[in-house]
Amino acid sequence: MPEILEVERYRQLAAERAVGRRVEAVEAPDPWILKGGLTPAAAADALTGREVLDARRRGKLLLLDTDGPVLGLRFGMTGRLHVDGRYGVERLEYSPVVEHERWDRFGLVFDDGGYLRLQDPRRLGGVALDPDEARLGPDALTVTPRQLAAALAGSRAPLKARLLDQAHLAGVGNLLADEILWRAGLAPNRPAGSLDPVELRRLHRHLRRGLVELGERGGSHTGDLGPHRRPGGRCPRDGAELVHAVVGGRTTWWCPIHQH
DNA sequence: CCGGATGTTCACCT
DNA sequence: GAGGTGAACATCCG
Repeated sequence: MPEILEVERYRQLAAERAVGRRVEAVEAPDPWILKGGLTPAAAADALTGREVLDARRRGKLLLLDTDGPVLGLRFGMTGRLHVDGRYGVERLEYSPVVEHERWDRFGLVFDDGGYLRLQDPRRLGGVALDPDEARLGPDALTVTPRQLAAALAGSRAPLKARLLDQAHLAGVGNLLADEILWRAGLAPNRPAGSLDPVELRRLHRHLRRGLVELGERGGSHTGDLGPHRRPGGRCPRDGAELVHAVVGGRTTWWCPIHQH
């Protein structure tokens, strides 16, 4: 599933191959994927003839700047970006391996004959024009200690729920949240606002380091905890049997010994 | 064959 | 307003 690390790979692909190219046509065979009242005709009107100027990202939202509107792409659980047959991520967890054209939900055709497409089997992704970027919190890859402290301050929600709340911190998904909390030795059901300065600092360090490390390994599914998130799984650090519960609406696994 | 899992967003409820 | 719950999506797995 695309979390922040996968979307960053998509951004890099778009920056390398889409920026500088001009849109000749818009493919929108699936109106469901268009959000914010956007229609296939309106999308075509707004984007045809436009040049892609930059590829940005905030959390899991990919933003393509043009000399017209900003094109916002969300990938849900199973969305992938492909440009001229190249994929930002080759293999996606929980997504079918076999590819079908019918999963191409949206695309830009460039005037040189190439294309950029959003492929999304489960249709959990979305396409919008000029998405409201201000609704997202600071990006998890670049968040400062001060920003992280502000994101958690005063909240009585479970720590993990707050980390997953894109309005307060943009980019962390379920698997990354479990991995980071495991690394930081913090229990997912701690009230978010209850962390002391030492714990906040530790969480920030593991968030930043963990994202970089998993990015280098290849993505969100390469965490150390991942293989043990199953019944009977044991903590790879101290061997204790992991416990699980629904926290923040998501299946959550953690170590009862070293996460407090 | 069917229920549950899978991640995210959004509408709705307390 | 904050936080929790369930629906929606399509596919896979046990």
